[in-house]
Amino acid sequence: MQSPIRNRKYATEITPDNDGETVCIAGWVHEKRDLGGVFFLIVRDLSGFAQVTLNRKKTEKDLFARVKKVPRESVVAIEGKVKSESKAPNGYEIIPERMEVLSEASQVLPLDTTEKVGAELDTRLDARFMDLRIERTKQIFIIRSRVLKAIREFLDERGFIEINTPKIVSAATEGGTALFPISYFEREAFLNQSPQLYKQMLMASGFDRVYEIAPIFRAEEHDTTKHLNEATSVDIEVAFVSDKEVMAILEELIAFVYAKVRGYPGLAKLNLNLEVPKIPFRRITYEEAIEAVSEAGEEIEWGEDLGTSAERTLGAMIGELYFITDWPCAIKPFYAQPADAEAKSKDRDTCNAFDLMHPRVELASGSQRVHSYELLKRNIESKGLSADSFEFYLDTFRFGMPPHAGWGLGIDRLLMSMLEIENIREVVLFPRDRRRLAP
RNA sequence: GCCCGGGUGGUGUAGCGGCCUAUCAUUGAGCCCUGUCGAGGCUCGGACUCGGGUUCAAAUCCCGACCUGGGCGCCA
Repeated sequence: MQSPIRNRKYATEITPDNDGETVCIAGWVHEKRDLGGVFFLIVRDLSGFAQVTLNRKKTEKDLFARVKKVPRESVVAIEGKVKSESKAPNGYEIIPERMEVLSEASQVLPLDTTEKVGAELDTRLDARFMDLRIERTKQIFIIRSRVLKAIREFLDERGFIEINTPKIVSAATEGGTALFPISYFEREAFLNQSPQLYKQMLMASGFDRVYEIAPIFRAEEHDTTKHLNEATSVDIEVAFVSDKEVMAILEELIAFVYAKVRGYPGLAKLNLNLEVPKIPFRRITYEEAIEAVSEAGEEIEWGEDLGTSAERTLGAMIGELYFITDWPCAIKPFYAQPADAEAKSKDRDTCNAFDLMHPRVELASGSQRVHSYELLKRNIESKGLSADSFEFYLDTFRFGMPPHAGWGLGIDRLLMSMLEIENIREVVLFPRDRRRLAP
């Protein structure tokens, strides 16, 4: 055929009603079943599978021989007649007239795309391009795309402006996590750990509501199923509101995303009963959280951060998405707004910060922000950081900065928790961790 | 970074001092078979991570390196 992919049809676009029509399909050779007199070639494309049937007596000899020997996972284009056939998988089969091998696959394959024999995650990630040909893996990333679309749809409808902030930054860090140094510049430069400072600076622009969906970089030497050195976060920042309003946006967004994913037919491939969480989510204070964990036998002092096992204990007790609020200032960043004197319980220094928790993993954290220049400067210094290196950030607070609040949500974690996937690497195309820089 | 597991054909595994010329499945090559959809049957090919040590004897025990799974810390 002169143009092997002329009028290409997807496998699921063809139905028994097309009986007698000539069609062209293109895709990968998924399986071959040789029964002697009859030969089945299963071609896989984005939509699904099509069965190509050859009869030794009826099919032209050369074509029969070529189809028989095309290696699995080769890319082929096949032109033939649709035949309605109740014995065929989709109710139809294709009687081929021509086959073009567009790319012949080498043998043997690094993975089994028919899923007869499983493969470990590490093996799958080494051959990710082929792993993505497996139905389940493919659906995870289609769902990921839909999640991202849903987030944009939700935020766009609410008047948010999508922004892009720099990923190459100077020394200033929010503290906590370590940064990746970059050697190109003639002074210190790093990959950004989050868009935090930049999205806050934009609050002084009058944009009022901004969001960014972008990579974040953490140079942590952690080695777990829920950490990566490069992750994707959705960050929002909203002017003239407090933590309460952005918490409401967050829970509505989560419910919206779940609802969108729930309606997606490909979800069936993941064998999952996805329920849209009810809003509002439960809210417990930090104080209630440490009390509950302590009662369960794991003593936590006020002011200590919640460790992995504490998170799990809480998750098991609550069993659904929940917020932890009113954190001690000491374990939240300098930009978290301290609670008003009258709102404080027992004279403890708490701030208007919150974490959104899934029973298995922390998903998001946010807060009302400090918008007073003097307080922010004091906070930075009291955390042992240098106000000088934050000048570019602090300056924006001197010329008219509205009160504001925001949060950052880990997309990868949202996806893994929603889809009940154990390892975060499964929901990232090419995950980056301590050991993996390729592919 | 710390603490526990584990590295056996392409893939997933069994074996854990001599019975290993290493099991099984799948894949690959070939043959038989006209309705498969995890097709079936037969034949063949293909592996003990690397280096050192213990022992008459090492896939098997010990040490080191590398890779890897999990837990913790830290974090989103």
